[in-house]
Amino acid sequence: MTELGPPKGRNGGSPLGVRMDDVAQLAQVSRATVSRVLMGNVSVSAKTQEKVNRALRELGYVPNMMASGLAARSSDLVGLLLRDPRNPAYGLLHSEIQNEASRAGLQLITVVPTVTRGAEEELAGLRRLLGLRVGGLMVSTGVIKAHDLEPFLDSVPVVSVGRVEEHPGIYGVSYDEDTNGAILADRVATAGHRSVAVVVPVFSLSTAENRRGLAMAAHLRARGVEVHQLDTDLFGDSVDRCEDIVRLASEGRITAAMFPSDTRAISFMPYASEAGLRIPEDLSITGCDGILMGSEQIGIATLRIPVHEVAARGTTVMADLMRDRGSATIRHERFAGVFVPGRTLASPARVP
Amino acid sequence: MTELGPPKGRNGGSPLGVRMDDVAQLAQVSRATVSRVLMGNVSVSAKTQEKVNRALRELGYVPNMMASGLAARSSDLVGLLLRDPRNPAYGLLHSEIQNEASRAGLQLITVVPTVTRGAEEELAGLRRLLGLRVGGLMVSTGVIKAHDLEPFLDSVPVVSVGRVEEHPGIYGVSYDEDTNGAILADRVATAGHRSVAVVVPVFSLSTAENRRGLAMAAHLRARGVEVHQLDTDLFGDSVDRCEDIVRLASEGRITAAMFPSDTRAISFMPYASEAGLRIPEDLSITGCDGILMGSEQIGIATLRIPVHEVAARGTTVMADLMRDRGSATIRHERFAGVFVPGRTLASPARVP
DNA sequence: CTGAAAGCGCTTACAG
DNA sequence: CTGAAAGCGCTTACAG
Repeated sequence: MTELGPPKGRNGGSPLGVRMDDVAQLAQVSRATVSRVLMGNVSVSAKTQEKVNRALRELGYVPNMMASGLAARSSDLVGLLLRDPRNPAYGLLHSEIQNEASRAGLQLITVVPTVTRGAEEELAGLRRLLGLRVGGLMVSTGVIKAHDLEPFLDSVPVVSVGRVEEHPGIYGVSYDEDTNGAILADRVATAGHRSVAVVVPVFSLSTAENRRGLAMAAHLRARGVEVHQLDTDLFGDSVDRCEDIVRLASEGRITAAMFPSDTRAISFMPYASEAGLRIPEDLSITGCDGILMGSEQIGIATLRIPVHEVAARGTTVMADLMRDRGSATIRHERFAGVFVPGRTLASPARVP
Repeated sequence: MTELGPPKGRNGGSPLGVRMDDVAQLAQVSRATVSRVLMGNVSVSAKTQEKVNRALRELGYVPNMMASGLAARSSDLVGLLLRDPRNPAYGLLHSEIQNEASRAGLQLITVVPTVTRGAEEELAGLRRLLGLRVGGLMVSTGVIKAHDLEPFLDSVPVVSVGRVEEHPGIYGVSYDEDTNGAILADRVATAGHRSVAVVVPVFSLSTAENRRGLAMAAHLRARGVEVHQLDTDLFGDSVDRCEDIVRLASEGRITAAMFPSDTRAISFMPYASEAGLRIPEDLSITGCDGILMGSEQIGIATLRIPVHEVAARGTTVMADLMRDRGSATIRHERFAGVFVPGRTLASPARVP
């Protein structure tokens, strides 16, 4: 007969040292039974459950996921590959995905690719998650390309969230930057502006900002507005082209400037005031994102990207896919944002 | 004799399906040998290594960390418990820790506590990391208290980074908010301000902002400056007390306002301009953080918190602790930031 | 330098 | 409803 009294884990009672066997002994049942009540879904008599739960609590048992994952050959762990935590848009996305995941009963672990090192190094994060044999992969970084994921597509469901996805094997949930740009452009055109500067970062710098900018320019033109497209390829230098805008405005050649991000728009403001340009009397400006803390106080006219919707939808899809791989035909969904009025956009006082 | 030719994993050649045995067969060595070259540190003949590496590459083998972790009873996985990804300071910290970890050869996985749900739920993230049997734990959230970590302290090294730590069993690397506040206060006093408003959020709202604010006020007073301490306990409402500041300034009762964060300072600016207060002519303002994108363009006088230093030091300590548990006596280190001059701070034009 | 074998802590048919 | 036992994919003494 087994000894009574609380059996100690080999680590002298430290919770991480207690194994399922210890729990089983304390509860006087088999290891299999402990496992069953832990799984929660199988039939165990009420009184046995009670015994086991008491033992579980008493010992502070923390299941070893390495062992359970290995034995079960599956896991409810979802890996999130996150692009750049410094970017507020990704920070918010991260937070929202965590909330949704917890609601959906998924265990989220996040990994960030180290971009500062060699090309090989960039994939280390992916391999870490794959090595953990996560049950699902959410990708929100352009650093990992569809090509890198291809070999694993039939072993693990992948949904890319917040980045444009075109691969037929990867479910995509992202922002509709074309519509976003169009929405903003419509507002500016409707306000009566007939000549507008649009800042457009190169594609390689930021896919999202590039698409937004191009969409703004295109829709402005479609409405008969004259567009001064200001391309920029200066990485990390959000104030590139600010002098050009100041000059155009001072010369009365534009009445509005559209920026592909709030950060850029806000960064421009000191330039304007230094040049004596009043906003919006002399120049209207618009941003894009709507997620910066305090941006409402600044009162910038912008568009709020639907981070919550994208996170929620992406996580739901992930949960469905993990439950049943065939449950969803792969689609590429896009969500448009909502215009946020602000003090910085008004009708032009004079015609250029 | 084993069959020659590329053996397929059971998943029909999908990389995640190939096991170490498959690699061993292809390379015509034992599983133990494959494991040895993977570990990298033991003696394997050059030609054997060559064979194994070829097989590894050919099959696209991704080691199963569940299995290796279980067998090795240890792991070079480091778990990071991150407070709030939406907060730029934590986003930057996350990014820096990742960089340092990769440099130190540590595998970082991050978990975010879900704060939106019940108290039990908050600890889910911790249990996830513990369940994974991480080799080390970096904690940068106040949601998890020292008390929650206590039971695990002798099983896994814990360093708390970016949050004040007082527990004698937990290594702490954080910001020296007292000195930060003092540095800013000295600048303001030195500029000649004799009556200053200081916004102080309650402790429960933000430990860091509370300490900064109190330190500012204390050091101002120590220098004989009159302090209007404006307490605030409005969560998430960074503009609380802005009207009070505008009024005090308009009445000529203060010449400067100190905010415990850049976000708060920036949020105040529209209030000032609406009220016709010029900055810094009518009112100087200072923030704190120095990490907001675009804050340099705004030109706010602030203090840059040493995120990189804290991340680097915290990660180094973690690496040392994982290498040898006794290598470091537990300490609580603090790093002060550096003043960042800006357009918003000048000497007062008139004396109140 | 290399291999056979035990064992890590679980889950899950398979019996009963 | 419950237990004995096989097995998940690795690592690591132990021999040689």
